[in-house]
Amino acid sequence: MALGKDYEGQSCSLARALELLGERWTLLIVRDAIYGVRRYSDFLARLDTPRAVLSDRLHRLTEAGVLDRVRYSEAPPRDEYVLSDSGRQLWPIIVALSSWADDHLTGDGPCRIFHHAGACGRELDGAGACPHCGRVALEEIEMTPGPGLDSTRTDAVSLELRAPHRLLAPVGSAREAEAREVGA
Amino acid sequence: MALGKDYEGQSCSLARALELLGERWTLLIVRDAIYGVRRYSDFLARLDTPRAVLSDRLHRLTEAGVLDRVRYSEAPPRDEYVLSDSGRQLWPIIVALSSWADDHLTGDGPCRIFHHAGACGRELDGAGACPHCGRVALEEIEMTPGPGLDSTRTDAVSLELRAPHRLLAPVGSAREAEAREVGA
DNA sequence: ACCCCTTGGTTCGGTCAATGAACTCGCTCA
DNA sequence: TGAGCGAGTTCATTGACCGAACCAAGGGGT
Repeated sequence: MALGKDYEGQSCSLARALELLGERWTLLIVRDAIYGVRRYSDFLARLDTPRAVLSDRLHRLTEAGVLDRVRYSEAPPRDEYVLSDSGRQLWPIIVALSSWADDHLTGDGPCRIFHHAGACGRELDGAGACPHCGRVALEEIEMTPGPGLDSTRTDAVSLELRAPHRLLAPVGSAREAEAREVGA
Repeated sequence: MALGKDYEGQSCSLARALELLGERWTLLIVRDAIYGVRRYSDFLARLDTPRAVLSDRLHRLTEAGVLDRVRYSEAPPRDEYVLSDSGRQLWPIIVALSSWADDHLTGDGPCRIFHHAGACGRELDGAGACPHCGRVALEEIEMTPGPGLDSTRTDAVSLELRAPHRLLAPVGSAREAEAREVGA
């Protein structure tokens, strides 16, 4: 959308939420952060957003406490953006929106399927909860591609996310860095 | 926001949902529809949206099946927009967003409080469900003003919604029309 | 010492949606 | 005959987004 981004006069919690989350790209950034994307360049590869917009959204989300900016290298100084606790609590909203779209907008079915990993293994419901265990930590959720997922995207991060993957587990350059560290 | 409204290349249910619901004003329109607003002029009174944008959003929501356009007068020809079944299913999402904002963005507390009306009377949880009875029909939900509701808005519809009110029960001109009919 | 690469941005001209004020249309009521 | 209402449409202006180019701090190689 092209928006004057405020909803002045709408004294409503919903309006406050939308002033932050309703901006273009913002919820897709949060979605990717939940999938484990952490770095500017990785977000950039997965979302075709202008650099300036991505930069602005990451800053705004950080300011609002949805993402935490974490230094992962001192020289050169580099930060990554990891999901905070408040950001994790957006998970049910993101799932609910996706599953509403699956139910009510035409498409080829869900793009992603989520299971409670480990012993339970059940598929999660439309609110992102396990029908057997209830609320589940993001780290215990395994994501697999669904029938609606198209494969037009060829960037490394999207390819990586086409394999089964635990939520929040780092992908892209952040994962590579971690792998190097473990290998050393 | 000012958005190019598509998210091309984001083969994701979430992106599909946002192409419709992520446009400026759209979710606030759905919220008001849930509160019982039905007519162009009533939406206009409550949201400070340009008439052209309101018109566009109502049409898009109708096209997507979230609202149904219902003729309430043949001469002059007049329609009102009532929430469809698919629109009702956006209720949990709207509550979840609002309560996330209440928990994580600064504010004066919730603007609206929702109870399961009738015998139960319990306050609804952050997903819009009754902790005792589970899922509740919108008609059985009573909305009362909360501490965070400011009173700057003075249009008739907002004033009406400052009193306890059942969801979906018509407000504004639609309610007046109904009252006249019953009175006749 | 020099050059190039990577990461994470910023700058800038152009476009496209939102804004808000004015206007239209069909109809009713006095 | 004319004022008024509901539900829009039209149109000039503003401002967010777009995308391509540019910048900077630090490697790494030779």
